[in-house]
Amino acid sequence: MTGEGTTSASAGAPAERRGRPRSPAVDTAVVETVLRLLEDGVGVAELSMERIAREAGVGKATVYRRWAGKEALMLDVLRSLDEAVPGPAGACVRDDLVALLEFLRRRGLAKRSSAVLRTVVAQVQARPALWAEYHDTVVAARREAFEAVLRRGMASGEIRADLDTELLTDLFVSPMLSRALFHEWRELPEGLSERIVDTLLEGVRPA
Amino acid sequence: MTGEGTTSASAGAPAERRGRPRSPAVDTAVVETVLRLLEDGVGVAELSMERIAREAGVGKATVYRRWAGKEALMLDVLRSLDEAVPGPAGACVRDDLVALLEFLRRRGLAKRSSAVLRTVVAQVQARPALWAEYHDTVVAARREAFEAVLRRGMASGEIRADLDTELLTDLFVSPMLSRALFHEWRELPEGLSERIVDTLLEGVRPA
Amino acid sequence: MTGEGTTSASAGAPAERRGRPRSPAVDTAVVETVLRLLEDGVGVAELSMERIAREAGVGKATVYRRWAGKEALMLDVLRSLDEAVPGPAGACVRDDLVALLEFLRRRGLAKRSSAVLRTVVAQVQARPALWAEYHDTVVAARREAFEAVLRRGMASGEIRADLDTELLTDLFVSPMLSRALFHEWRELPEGLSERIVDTLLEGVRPA
Amino acid sequence: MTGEGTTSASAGAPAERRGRPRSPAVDTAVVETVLRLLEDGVGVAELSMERIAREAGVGKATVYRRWAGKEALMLDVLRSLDEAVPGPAGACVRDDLVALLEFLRRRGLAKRSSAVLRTVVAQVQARPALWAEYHDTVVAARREAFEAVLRRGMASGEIRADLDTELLTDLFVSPMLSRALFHEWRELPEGLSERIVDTLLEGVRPA
DNA sequence: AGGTAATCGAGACGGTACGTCGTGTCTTCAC
DNA sequence: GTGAAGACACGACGTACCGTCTCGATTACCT
Repeated sequence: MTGEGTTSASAGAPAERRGRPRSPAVDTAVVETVLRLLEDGVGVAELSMERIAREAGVGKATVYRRWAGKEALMLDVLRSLDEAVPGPAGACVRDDLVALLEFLRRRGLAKRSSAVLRTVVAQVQARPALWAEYHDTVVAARREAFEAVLRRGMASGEIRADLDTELLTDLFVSPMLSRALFHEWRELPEGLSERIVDTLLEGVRPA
Repeated sequence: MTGEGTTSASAGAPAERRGRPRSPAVDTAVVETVLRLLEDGVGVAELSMERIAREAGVGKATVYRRWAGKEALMLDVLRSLDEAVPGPAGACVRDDLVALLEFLRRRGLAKRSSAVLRTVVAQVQARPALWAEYHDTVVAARREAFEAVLRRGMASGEIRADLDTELLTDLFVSPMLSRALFHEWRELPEGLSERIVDTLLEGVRPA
Repeated sequence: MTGEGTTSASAGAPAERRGRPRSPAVDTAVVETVLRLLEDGVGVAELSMERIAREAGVGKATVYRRWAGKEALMLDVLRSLDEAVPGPAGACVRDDLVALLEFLRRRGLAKRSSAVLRTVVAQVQARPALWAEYHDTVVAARREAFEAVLRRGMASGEIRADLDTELLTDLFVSPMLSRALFHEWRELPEGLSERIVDTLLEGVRPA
Repeated sequence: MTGEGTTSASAGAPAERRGRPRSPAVDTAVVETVLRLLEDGVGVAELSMERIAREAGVGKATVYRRWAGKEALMLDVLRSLDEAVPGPAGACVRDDLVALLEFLRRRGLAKRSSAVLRTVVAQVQARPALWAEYHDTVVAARREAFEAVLRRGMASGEIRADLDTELLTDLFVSPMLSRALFHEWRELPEGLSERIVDTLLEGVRPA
């Protein structure tokens, strides 16, 4: 968990707060409750604000004081699951790419994450700001990690230099992503990362 | 468009119909109304069964007589947008693959389609039967078209024969799919199909 | 049972009927079904036209072809329970009055009858024609029987001649009637008729 | 008017109130709306909870939070029309009885009251608890007033002491009651109270 | 015998209301 | 001012019933 951030601006101004300060326990309790419910197999559709507040033992108004709605809350839940991507530690670019995909498979697209992610996807065109928020804080970092590895590979001659790193990132990431979105109920299999990376590196046309 | 299909079993038995038959005009009116509303920018979230029935000039019970819920209806809407994929017409396998991706870009992932598709994605784990239904009737046909072309390429020596066609299909399709899901608000650019196919064919490693 | 009468005008004109004639079995089946349901303790509120038709094994439209609505049907049900009041058979006017009240207690206000009667009462101001119909065909005959006895008593000197027979009828009948309407769930007790008649005859003021 | 009472237990315990208290304005608004609609000639049958809530500018759930259903609401409406019966003020028992009947004629059975009363009658066997509630809070008080006068008359020798006050009350009240129920559309005529009382006092048999 | 026509059971149809639930706001008291 | 609690107006949910309307099948009269 990395803190809420969405509403509590934590900006430079002291903001002159008065009265009783907000209990950080509430933030924790709410997010944890959502995760627990998801873990228990409660679909995101059955997750009403009403129920979340009730099960968290928290007033509904208190929830709305922190998050603008269910989607904003879900975003913070998703962010609370975020972890720093591993730095480049492999001997070669191929190993770094595999490591990044493995991280995605094991952490970023685990059962809980993709359940929440699906809700966020469903809101893409209805609430663009929401998706932008998620993209800037979570997705961008992961993509940047990919692109850094790819640029390094281009410099070292391990990757063709005439290709767009953005498109390449899509080629590497999206097969795993769409599998997670469309049939996550079965775990992503081991070895998938290696097969994707190697196939992309070698190409599909016979040598 | 292949008709509704969900309820009309199209089985062999004459089914001994009694009472007033269901009006096909209702099926049409409802699906058309949903499409019109989506076209008008009404988000899928604002699409209540109540409103659909009201705007279609149809009783709510009549809608529920045909579809078990909003998701089932959306599925049929999605199916109504389905078109037969183009047969292999290109000179080479590369051209056929590009044609299939182009079809996906222009038809299968147009604004309307991907709006509904996002709803289906959001329901994947909540109602697996729904997704299975959609997969079997729409997705499977498209994937089969891809795999047929790939098998043909393997036979003719244009595609490496040591690869899994299922994984290959994912590699070709998912970059476009995830772009449509995550930022459909900007149209998928021209030339994307060719870039994906060619990059995959050649491989990312320098020759 | 005295026949439906409400809709089948049975007027003088031959009315030139063509096509399949209405099955008298339907009238019977419907009315009997209502009575059976009432007998089974089904409240009049739960008696929907839908359910009546279903349980009678009859099409809904067929029911509506005969009766304009639930109230009209109930009226016919009530009429089917009607019986001819006993003629004056007693030795004196007092005995005739008791006999009439006893008839009312045992027949006219039995459990079934008063259940239906309550429905009709509830419709008094909403559908005055309905009540008028019931009054003219059933109530009037009973009141006339009372008034005839009273007039005979006035002639013979057994009843004060300076009173209005209409008011007198109310005085005799309404105590039993309102008991039946307001707490029919307990049977009207034996001996009630005699107590009412004798108290009214003697008067409440000490002799 | 004695307040709602159905839900407000008025018990001894302070009941530890939490959360926002119920707005008394809602109770008022709803009951007033029902009365207004009845006044406007809207039949009790057309009075749906939906419509009542809509016209009262109140949420449907708010109505159901206070009353279990239409019947319970109607009961409170009926109770809101209740007034304290006049105390014994006449010179003699005969005058007190006339006064009580006059009160019933002018207040208790006015147009509005008997419209609602008919609904209650229709619900008697379906919901006995409802009737019991109404009987205990409204009817009992009125009957008790009658019986008190009658007992006083018995003590003073103005009324025969060998009669059951309960039956006597029925004899006095029910003629007016059943007239109100069966043909309220015409107002109960002036002088009716006196005629009923005097006839009952003198008796029907010639002196 | 064949035609015409109103009937039958069945059930779809557009509506309206039911009673419940969720949304986001508000109002109370306690801290 | 924040906390839990819960009332509030609003609107959607999925079901039931209303009274009307097709369906194919039946059942009489009238050629």
